[in-house]
Amino acid sequence: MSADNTPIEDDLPEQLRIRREKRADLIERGIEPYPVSVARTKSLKDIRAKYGALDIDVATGDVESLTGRIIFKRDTGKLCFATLREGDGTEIQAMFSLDKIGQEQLDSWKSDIDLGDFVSVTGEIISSKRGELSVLANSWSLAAKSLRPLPNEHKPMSEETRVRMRYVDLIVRPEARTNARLRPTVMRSLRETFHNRDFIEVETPMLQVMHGGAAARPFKSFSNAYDMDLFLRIAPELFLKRCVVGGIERVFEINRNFRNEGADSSHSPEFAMIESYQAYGDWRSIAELTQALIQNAAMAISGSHVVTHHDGRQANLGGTWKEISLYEAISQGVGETVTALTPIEELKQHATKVGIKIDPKWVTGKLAEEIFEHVAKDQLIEPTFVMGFPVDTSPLVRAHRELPGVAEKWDLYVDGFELATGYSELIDPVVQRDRLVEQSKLGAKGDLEAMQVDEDFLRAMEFAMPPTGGMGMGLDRLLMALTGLGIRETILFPLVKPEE
RNA sequence: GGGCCUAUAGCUCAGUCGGUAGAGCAACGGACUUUUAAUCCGUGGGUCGACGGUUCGAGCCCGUCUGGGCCCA
Repeated sequence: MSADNTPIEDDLPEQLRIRREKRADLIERGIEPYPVSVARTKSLKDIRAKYGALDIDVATGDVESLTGRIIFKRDTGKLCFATLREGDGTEIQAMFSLDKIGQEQLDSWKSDIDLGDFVSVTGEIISSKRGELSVLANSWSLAAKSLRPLPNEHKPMSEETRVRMRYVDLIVRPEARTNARLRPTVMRSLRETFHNRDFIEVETPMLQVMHGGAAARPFKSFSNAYDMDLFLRIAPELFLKRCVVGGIERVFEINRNFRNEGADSSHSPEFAMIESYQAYGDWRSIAELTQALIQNAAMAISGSHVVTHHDGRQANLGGTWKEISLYEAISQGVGETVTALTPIEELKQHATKVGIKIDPKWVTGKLAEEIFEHVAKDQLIEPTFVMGFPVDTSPLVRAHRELPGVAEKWDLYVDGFELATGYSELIDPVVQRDRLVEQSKLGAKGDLEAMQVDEDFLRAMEFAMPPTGGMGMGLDRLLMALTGLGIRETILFPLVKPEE
């Protein structure tokens, strides 16, 4: 379609207009600025691997066709240099001399080709007099014309530009290229760890008739075909439990959840989550699994259990991680014994004493969790399982086998934030129904995060689910904990508001 | 939700006391057969986020809005 030459708008910024004029001029001269294919015999990586150790000023006699984006261009009189870069950042120098390519091709190289263009260069693989591995062109051709100038390579782009134009960020910033490859490395490691333990990966619905499995506000949508409201899922939990009922005894899913809540440096409206359920396991077996998943992932990206946190601090995630009891930590923090049976009025006094602003909507357990977070934060830097959460904020968790009012639930803290949570799952369908009915009453009273009574889920539970341990972990947060990056760096294309 | 900072050339940023806008890279023209952010000579490029106000005069002061960042809740 590029043969049809549309007029160029005259109100464009100078550099954009000039490049559009170059494109039009190429077409007029019968040169295709976007050819269907160009010569390419090897990747730049192949060339680097094969000839990386050449001495200075060596001619190999080998002719190859190489492609890349022009990232530097140094035009001199009769010998020109350019640096080609391919996707992973590998670079090779290309050289264009008058005696090899002739006056016409040299002039065209200087005037038609810009920084950012893709080209194919065919020539001998040599090392220059300065020792730079190069392709000395016998011929070259344009592979794709860039109509926009690249940003200054030597000044970092502003954070906003990096996020809005990640494609440019990936071209110019090595860390962006590295970061983009961290996530798939971690994903592969997680899947390997699961696979080695005979866990089966499933995909459960993202569009749901009824959302559930977590305390969060959903995104609402509408199906024209079914003429009904649908919700983007907030968690896969209730479907993964249906899998366990059906006999997929070790199951996991790595996929996106959507929560219609605030966005900040550790929350994104859409985020990736790992959930896993293990029949005949419990909160302790699933804690061991979680520790293995994270330690193997650390090994996969940094080759050891030592990782760098957001403030540059190094931390060793190896070994067996610390456990603390939620209520013991609260008791130490407030200087008095607090249990799950401590009356709410007493908790309110403690909360006020330590300086917490109390939300009147908080239930007893929520108040205890708030006090915990307030008094125990500094104990949570090294990986720590916080054991035994209040039962009234854990409607999908079974009661602790000994402690009244406590659920067999832990939260894993790494680098001061909540990274994962794990349960001994509630499997008694009658108790589960009571809990969900209780939740729906909170919902009726205006709690927008309360769960609903999911009759199909309860029917599944009534067919009996074996004793099960389950866990959930935020993938973005895992990457943050393993790399020290902000959430907008771990997500390739985070949501940004439109520019105009 | 509250507070603070911020928006100027393609990119990154200066812009003093309110007096018609500056740099580096990039671009354009020229020189250069071993450059590495090449160098040298020359040139062009701006709705100063938007709207309103104060003023003889606003990039700068005031207000509102929009985008972005940081801190707090």
